[in-house]
Parts: sequence; structure tokens; C-alpha cells
Amino acid sequence: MPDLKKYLTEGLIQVAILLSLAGMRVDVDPYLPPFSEIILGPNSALTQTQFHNLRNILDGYNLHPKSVDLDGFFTARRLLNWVRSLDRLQVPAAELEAWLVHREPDNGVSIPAQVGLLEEGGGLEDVEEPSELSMRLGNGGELGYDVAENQTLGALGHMSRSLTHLDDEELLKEEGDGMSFFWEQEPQNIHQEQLENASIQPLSLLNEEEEDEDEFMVDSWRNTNPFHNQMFGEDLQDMDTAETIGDSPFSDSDRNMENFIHQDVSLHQAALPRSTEAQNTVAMEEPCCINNHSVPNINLGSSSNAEAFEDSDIIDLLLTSGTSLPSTIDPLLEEAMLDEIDLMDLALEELSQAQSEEQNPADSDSGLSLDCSQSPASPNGSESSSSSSSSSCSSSPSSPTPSLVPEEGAVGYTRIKEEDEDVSYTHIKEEDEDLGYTHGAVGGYMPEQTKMCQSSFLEARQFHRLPWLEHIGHDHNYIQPQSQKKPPKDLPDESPKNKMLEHLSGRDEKRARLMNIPFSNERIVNLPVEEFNRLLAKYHLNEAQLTLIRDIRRRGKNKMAAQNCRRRKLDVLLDLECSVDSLRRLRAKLLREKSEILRSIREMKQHLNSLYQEVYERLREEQGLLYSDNNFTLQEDSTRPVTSQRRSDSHSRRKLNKRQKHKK
DNA sequence: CGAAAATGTCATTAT
DNA sequence: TTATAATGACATTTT
Repeated sequence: MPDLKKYLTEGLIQVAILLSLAGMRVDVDPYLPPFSEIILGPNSALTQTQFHNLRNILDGYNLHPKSVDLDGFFTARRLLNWVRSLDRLQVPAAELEAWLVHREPDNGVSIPAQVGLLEEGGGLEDVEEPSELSMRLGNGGELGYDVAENQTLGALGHMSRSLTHLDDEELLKEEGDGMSFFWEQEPQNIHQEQLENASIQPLSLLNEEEEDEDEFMVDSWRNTNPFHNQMFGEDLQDMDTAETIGDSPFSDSDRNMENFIHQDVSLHQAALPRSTEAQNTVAMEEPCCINNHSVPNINLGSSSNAEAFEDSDIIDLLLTSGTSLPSTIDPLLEEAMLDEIDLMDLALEELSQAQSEEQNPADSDSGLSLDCSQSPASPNGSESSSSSSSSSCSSSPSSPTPSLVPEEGAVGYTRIKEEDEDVSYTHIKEEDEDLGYTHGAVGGYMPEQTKMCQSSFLEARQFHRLPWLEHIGHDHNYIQPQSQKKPPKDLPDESPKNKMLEHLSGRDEKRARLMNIPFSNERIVNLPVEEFNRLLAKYHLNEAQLTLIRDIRRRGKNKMAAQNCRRRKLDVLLDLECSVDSLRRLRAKLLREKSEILRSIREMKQHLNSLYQEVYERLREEQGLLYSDNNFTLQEDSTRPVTSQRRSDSHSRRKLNKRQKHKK
């Protein structure tokens, strides 16, 4: 009776605390330490076992002092102590929900597994299941287990599935092992199934830069793994294993997944009661308080609040890795990275969004802008640039230009040339050489103008920068060499007509006129070599004229080449910027996913922890035994329900099995 | 008028 | 070998 009274008192206190928390919606974190102390303190009195004494009990064990199993055993003991210390916690579901609701915001995007259990249909089933279990327990004092029940475990179905193939012998696992396996198995179970996702998802993400990353991640996560078991990514695995090793020295190389699973299954059945959830929360928050000396300081307990939990948990995960991780430094680095990452995430997110907002428009326009900056000089160049940009634009927004400029890259160049040539040809045919100076040149560039005008208003913007565009479209590009640059200025003594022409034409054109070049600069520049040579041969030109003509041609071509070159430069620059942006977004996305996964892992562990608690609680209630985990273990096989057995009976046998497995 | 950007030109190299 | 494109560097022009 005194014990019962004690339990009730504790339960009342806990309920009161939870209600207050839920009602007030106050940040739980500050309350947790005292809260857990209040709850666990008394319980610990009942269940606490002197950890150092446990080693004495181990005499029967055939464990080598240095063997991992031994450490694992101790860890298990501590875990069990902790679990039992929580056994009396009974919290209504409503309270639990409140708690979870409160906690969820802390986690931000992620939704804790517990929440999922409560909120989702499967979760409801789970909640209801316990009643059945409790009845079973009440009747037989044993935890019944069968596959069918497992399947009803909704959220836990994932694990249950794996449980179905467990061997009976596996059921006999010491609690410690169970716990350790519990920690260890998760990764394996999950990883094997999900590694593919891990490897694939990032890749796919590359192509999904624009999608809603958060939702995608979370949804996929939930869908694929109701239990949030899904883990992908080697680092996660590493962390998990590391944690296992670190927390529970049970770094059994042969992680007896089956054993673990078995217990887990039975635990599921027993843990389904809502109180479990509450216990989970409590357990999560105050693991070490139970037995500071004995509790394995499950990293879960290390951090009670969500935020601190996350960071600390990650840290724990990373730091606790004793052997599995390449080095202990890596975790530290990773931790630091994670901290940075979280901040970076936000920053990048905002940045990327801002950029996307700016760039998308700008991007769509960027192509235009590029063309604008590039095209003004030469339409040919614009097309060429568009070609280059188009290649980049596939990834970069600059691509829009293609619509304006259908031609592709080299094709664009050639085609443009042909076009120009055609135009020039027509002009040549239609015009006299005299006209060629003015109309010829103008006509030659007309296509350019039209193209430019069509390309975009931005291009037009630059048009008015170019006098020749504003007027007849004369290209003063084909300017004479520097030696010839001065002369035009030195020739103010031209007739008004010449002045006008001078104003309209480039210096090269003026120079050509002065030299009496019989054809337009445009033709000089744009004619193919054959035509050009034919043209030169057609007229009897002196050496000075030929030199000038060749210079004009060279400069004109180089001018266009320079324009193309600059255009390409800009395109490359834009492409790089786009690439950087997309990579940033991808990085942020991956980081978010990573944190989400870590969070899910933590939650899963918490949940399973609570399940263990629940199992022992049930056993204790039904069997009326205040046995300690030291003396009793859970046993189960396909033919019998879960039973508690004196450890002494099964101790050696289980160890034997374990060893055999090790050997395997 | 000066600064910055845009454009042109030359020299060089590659194709 | 020639013609031409590409490009860095510098000059000139434009804003």
C-alpha cells in the first residue's frame, strides 16, 4: 500500500505539472529539470540500483571484462534503471498532446514521432492498442505478442514488420542488450531500406531546385516512414552507430537486431498506452536524473528542450561516436558545421529566395539584359551570344533570349553572317558603290537593327546610346587604326555634306571616303573572303587603299569578335551566378533534410525508450513484482506471450546465444 | 570635369 | 600559309 500511495502521489504530481505546462503553454524547457527530478526522484528510490553493484551481479555472466558486451550490459542496466524510474508516470493523452503541441514549434519544421503517433490514424490505433495489451496483462500478467498485433501498430509498423521474422531465442535478451540493440539496430534497419533513398534523393534534388524543398522533404519522410525511421546518409548512420557505441558501450559488432527487434515488438504492444507517450516525454527530458551514477546518460536526456536537444543531440551523436566514426574530430567539426549550417540555412534560404525573386524576373530578363548589353553593337553578336547564353540559359535564366533569337550558337553565327551577307549582297546589287558608303552600310546593318529591336527593349535602351542607331544605323565601328583616328578630327574642312556623312558614319568610313574606297565598309567587313577578294580584284586599288580596306575589314571583324567575346563573358558570368545560387539552395535543402533526419532519429529513440519503460511497468503491475531489471528479463517466443523471467535462469543461456552470434 | 561603363583596337594565340 | 575567331590588354568614347 505505501508503494501504491507513493505511485499515485507521483502520478498526480506529474499530471499536475503536465497540465500546467499544457495550459500555460509555457516553454517546457525551463521546467524540465525540476520536473524530471520531481517525477524521477521518488521513483529512483524504488528502482535505483547501484550501478557499481551490478558488476558483482555479473559474475554469472561469461563476459570478458573488456568485452563490449560487458559495457553494454552495464549500459543496459543503467537504461533499465532509468526506465523503471519512470514506470509510475501515467499521463492522460490530452496532456501528452498538449506537451507535444508545445514542443513541435520548437522543432520547427519537423514533426516528432510522438506527435505523428497521436495525430495520425496509425497513431490513434497505437494509442488504443495499449488497452488491449493492458487487458492481456491484467489477465495473464504477461505481454502477449503476435504478428497481427504488430501490424496494428500503425506508426510502429515499420519496426513491427522487421520483428515478425525474429527467432524465439532472440527474445531472451537482457534488457541492456535490448536497449543497446535498440539504439544500434535502428540505423541498420532503416539504412538498409533507405540508403537508396539517401543516395538518390540528393541527386534528384539537384533537379528540383525550385520545388518546395521543405514540404517535399518532410512529406517524403513521413510517407516513407511513419515511424520516422527513415534514415539515409552515411553520416546519419555513422552518428547513430557512434551514438550507440558511445552511449551504450554495447558496441557489439554483431548488433543483434533481431533481439532488439523482438523486445521492441513486445515493447510496442506494452507501450501503446497513452501513458507511454507521457513517459516518453518525461524520459526524454530527464534520463540522467534518475540515476546520475548509473544512467547511461542517454543523449536523449542530455537535452530536454527541443532546440538544445537538437544541437546537443547532434553533438552527442557525433561526440559519442567512439569507434565507428573515423575520428572524434569529425563529429566536432560536423557539430560546428551544423550550428553554422542552421544559421546558414536560414540565411541561404532567405538569400536564395530573394535571389530567386530577383533573379527569376531578372533571370528571365537577364538573358535579355545580356543581349541588350551585348547585342547593341552587332546583331550578329547578339545571336552568337544568344547561342552561348542559350547553352547556359538552360541552367540560367538568361536563356529567354533564345526565344528572341531562335538560332543556336554556331548556327547563329553562321546564319547571321549569311543573313548579313545576303543583305549586303542585295544592297550591293541594288546600290552603286557611291551609295554603298551610306546606304550600303546602312542596309548592311539594317538586319542588325531589326534584330536588335526585336530582341528587347533593353537592347533598345542601348540603341539610343549609339548615334548610328538613332540615325541611319551607320556603323562607325569600322574605324581606322589609331594612326587614322586623328585625321577625321583634322579634317574639319569638309563640305557640309561630308560633315553630315561624317556625323553619320564612323571614322573608318570617313577614312575610306577620303581614300576613295569604292565600296562600303559594311561590305568590306561582312563579305566572305572570296567575295571580298573578288571585289578587290574588281577595282584597281592602290596599295594604300588596299591596306585601308584590309584594316577596315580586320577591325570590323575584330570588333564583332570583341563584342561576342564580351557577350560570352557575361553569359558565363551569369551562368556561374546561377550555378552558385542553385548550389546554395541545394546545400540548404540538404542541410535541412539532415537536421530533419537527425531529429527523427532522436524522436524514434525517445519513443522506443518509453516503450521499454512501459513494458516493465506493465510487467510490474500485472505480476505484482517489484522486481528490478537486474533480476528479471523479458522473454518471448512465438508460442508464448511475453513473460518475465529471473535473470539467473536465462542469463547464461542468453549470453551463450549472444556469443554464438558473435562468432557468426 | 572626372569616374565608370561601354566600346573599339591591337597583339597574340588557336582553329 | 592564310583567314578568322577568341581574348587579354589598352585606348577611346559615351554616359
